[in-house]
Amino acid sequence: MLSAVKMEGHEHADWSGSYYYGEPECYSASGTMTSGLSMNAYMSAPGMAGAGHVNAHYMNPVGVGASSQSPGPGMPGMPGVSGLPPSMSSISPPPPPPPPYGNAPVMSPVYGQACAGIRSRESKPYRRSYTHAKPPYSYISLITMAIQQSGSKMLTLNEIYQWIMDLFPFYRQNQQRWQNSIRHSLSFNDCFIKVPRSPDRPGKGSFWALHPDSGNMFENGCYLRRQKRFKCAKTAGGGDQEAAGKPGKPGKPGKPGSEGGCSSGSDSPHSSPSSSSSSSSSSPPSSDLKPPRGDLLPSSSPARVPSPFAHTHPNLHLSHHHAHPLLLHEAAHLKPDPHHAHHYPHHHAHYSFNHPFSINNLMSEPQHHRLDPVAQYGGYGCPVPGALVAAKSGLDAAHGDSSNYYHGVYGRPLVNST
DNA sequence: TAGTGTTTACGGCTCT
DNA sequence: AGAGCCGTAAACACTA
Repeated sequence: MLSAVKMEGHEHADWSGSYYYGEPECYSASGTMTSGLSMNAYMSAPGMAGAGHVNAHYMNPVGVGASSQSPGPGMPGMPGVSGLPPSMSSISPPPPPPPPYGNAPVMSPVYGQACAGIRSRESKPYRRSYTHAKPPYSYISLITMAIQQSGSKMLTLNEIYQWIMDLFPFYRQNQQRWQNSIRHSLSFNDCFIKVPRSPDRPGKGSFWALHPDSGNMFENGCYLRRQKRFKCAKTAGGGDQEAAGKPGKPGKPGKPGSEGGCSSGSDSPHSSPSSSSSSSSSSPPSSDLKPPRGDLLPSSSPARVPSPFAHTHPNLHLSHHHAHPLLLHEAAHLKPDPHHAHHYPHHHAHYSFNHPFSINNLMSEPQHHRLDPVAQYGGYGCPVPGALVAAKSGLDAAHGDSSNYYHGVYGRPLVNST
């Protein structure tokens, strides 16, 4: 995962590395400027400062901020990138068209320019935008978040791409590169299951959902790195099916592993041993409509944020037409962390933890927040003094070694209120 | 043809 | 040191 951060350097070839490379990215997980105390508190909590995680300052509501300091369109090295997707721009009054995915993110973690102050330690006169710095989330995390926040709890590949790009300007660059990685992640990781399209919704590609048993991947709600790689528990042969593959997943013919090991393999239609593409033709139940995802989501949704598009978003239809059987069991299969579930009974079992890098912080911000100028602007720079302080110290420690960035976050499990 | 999906391979990094 | 996770590249197959 570290790579998530370190890899940034790879982008050099494509765009001026001066933008972020070698510089501490400034992300703030604080999704809440107004109420997002969770983050603020977190950031200022003892132990946080030294943690170094701070590199991560996901600043807030994005949508909002971009306007104040955002380089705006034409950002050097970011041709064509306005910094914020229309849907994320709080400034634009008219309700943006609903994104392709389910619930539109109410807020974006896009680290707006924030943290300019942090750089002060280097006495750099200019203000650099971190808007396009690479998010600290792994692709698996991003995919998980995207799927989780969708109303139907399943998205097509393209919708996942869009979600990521909408939230993270960084990913508007070198799309071929990261999208390949996304596809790889989807195929390679057992935690993602492919749900064939139903005949009534023809299109390219299948839907991707989270394996019902993958709930523990990101314990504590920290999306930086999985605590443990999810593997299909049930293996035909029993045993742990090594992380090496996706036994349970429909793979290429002849591919070992299609022995149907994972639970999803046996009880899920989409896991039929058909090739990825052929699966569409054999998708049995996908056509069977399952109860609206709402049945499970509301209570299980990490963000549980009423989506402004809830009534109109096209994807919502999917919830009626594509809910995968597996998903129907999701609630039952959730593996809530006993501790967290206990402390956060109101949150989704999977992501109950209000970790700074939790999807909760990214997606649960009430929409009004991003519309609130005060909140918006407050979030731009280094909104939270405490956070900044923590960030600074963290940066100092981490500077030169982005790996430190993660330490406090996942390397050393934050014990946060648990 | 472009998009999607699967695999394999490799290297970097962290943790044990 | 080894295991495991992750990111990236690339080849290949299939489908809309």
